[in-house]
Amino acid sequence: MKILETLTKIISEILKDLGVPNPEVSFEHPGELSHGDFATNVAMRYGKILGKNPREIGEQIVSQISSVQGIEKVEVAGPGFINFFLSPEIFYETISEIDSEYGKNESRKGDTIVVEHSSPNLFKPFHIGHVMNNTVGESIVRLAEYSGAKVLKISYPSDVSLGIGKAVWSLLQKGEGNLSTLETVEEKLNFLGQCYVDGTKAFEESEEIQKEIKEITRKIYEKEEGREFSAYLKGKEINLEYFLGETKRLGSSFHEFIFESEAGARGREIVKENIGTVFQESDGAVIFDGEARGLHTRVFINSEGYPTYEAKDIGLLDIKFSRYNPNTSILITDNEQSSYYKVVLEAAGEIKPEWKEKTIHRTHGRMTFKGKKMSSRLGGVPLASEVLETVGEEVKERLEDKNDTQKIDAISIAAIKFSILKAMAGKNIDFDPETSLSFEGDSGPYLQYTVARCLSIIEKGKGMNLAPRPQKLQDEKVSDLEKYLCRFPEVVEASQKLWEPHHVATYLLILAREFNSWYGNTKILDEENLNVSYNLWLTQSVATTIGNGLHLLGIKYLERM
RNA sequence: GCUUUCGUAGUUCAAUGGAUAGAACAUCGGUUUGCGGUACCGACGAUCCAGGUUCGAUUCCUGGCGAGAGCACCA
Repeated sequence: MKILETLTKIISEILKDLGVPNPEVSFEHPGELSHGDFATNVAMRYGKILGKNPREIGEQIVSQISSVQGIEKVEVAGPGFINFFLSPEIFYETISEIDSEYGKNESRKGDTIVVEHSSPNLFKPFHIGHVMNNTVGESIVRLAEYSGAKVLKISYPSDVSLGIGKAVWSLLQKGEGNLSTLETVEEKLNFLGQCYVDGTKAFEESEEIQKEIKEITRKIYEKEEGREFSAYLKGKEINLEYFLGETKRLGSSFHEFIFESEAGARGREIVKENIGTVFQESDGAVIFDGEARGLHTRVFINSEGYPTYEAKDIGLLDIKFSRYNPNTSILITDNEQSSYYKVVLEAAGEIKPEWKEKTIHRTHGRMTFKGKKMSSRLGGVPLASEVLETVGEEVKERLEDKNDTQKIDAISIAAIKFSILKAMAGKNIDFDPETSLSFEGDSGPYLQYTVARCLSIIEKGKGMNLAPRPQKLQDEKVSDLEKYLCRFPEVVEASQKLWEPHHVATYLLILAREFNSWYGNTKILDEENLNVSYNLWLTQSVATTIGNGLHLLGIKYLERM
């Protein structure tokens, strides 16, 4: 808000006059609205330096500031806080300007931000861990888009590995021709999934097969033409189609894939070029001596000459930076990889400082399930589709129209995504599809419900010939709802700065609660009320704000529930 | 063992170093024949322990205790 700049300037001057050389003035929202709209702690902060009682300093500042335009009241409170109460016009002005763009800013205008997330392991199913990753990643993408930056969405599929060699081996045993007899992507995928399982089993069984699989893996690495490579390509294509389908269902799309095979080749070259400076040889492998730098040592090229994940990540960095020249490159992974990335980024920084400086690594935790046991086709981690199905069953029970699969999906996804995003990223999530924890109270469906309620009221108003208008005709105290409504842009900015979506989630809950509470003791569609049109405007603004906030979380709102 | 993340009501989560630590779920009690009760109002209930820094600590530092994760050719 502009007024804060004015206040900062004035208070800095006053403090300088009092004898503080370089005063830092900051504002915060008091925990309670009754304490004012903003507060500053400078009086307490500089009380000791000046050898004065904080309240005394506060009074001095207050006496010089009470005439500033836009400030209705200033007072010293508690141990020495200076509380500012803004004039109603400031709030009304903000509210009157709320439209579908509300919350967007231009803090990163002109910048390019690359976000890499949802990187799949081809030939392996899309499981709940990918949902976690996708949820956090997509939200960060949207926060970035709200900052005015050019955002490039990248996924980095793992398309070469021993595991894939195993699957291809089994595919060849069964006959790759079988694939074309299957019709849907799902059937094909199930078939490939079975290949993966069988191949893994076979690998354990005989040394002969191990040899064959390693040979196939080598051919895939080297892109050696032949039956193996073309069977692999077929499988890769099906898996990518599957991946795009799963992520689309969750609300994501991508600009480009960067494949691990591509990054691996590039990474190997770069690592080799830097042997002796950044990397060193040890036991036939090429390593980065992390221990010398307080981290841990990792292998970048193994003794067989293949790039490990580490080298591939170096190659990936090179591709990202040379191709897109981003100001910021964000990547999202499981938090198990945080110390791994520290090592990789340390090494990367020694090769090219900007690779480290411009990269931001955000992590997510794991999801565990309470109550209902999640079934899993492959044992272990449940698949995304299985989780959605289980949650969908719960949603169905609460819905009148049990055949609206799109709606069921939207609500299920809202329940899951919100559970992930309301907590700080990096934490493990305990998701419980059975209790109301995921549907009532602090939940995605609660927010969807609130929007639907708002839209329903507006619709009904139309029928009564009442339209939303931003002018308030009758003077009333500025309500808590109105005040919170005005905070959305600053919440978005804080989330963008930290790349932490949960601030948006927390805020939306407060706003929805304020609205529902206001709804509880205000009859909105009351023709007798002079402010009826304004109240409708407020209702519409709440719907818009929550709708935009949900968008930032990658969640769809619904017209009706 | 070393490194790292974390420890807040019975449970799941909040709290740029600030005022009386906020919500939700669960439990208990309510909601004026009113625009969507998946809602609203109320009650009960918490900072792991010990020091330190600070005007002020859930937050920062040190040391314990406890949980998860990572530590050489897997991805």
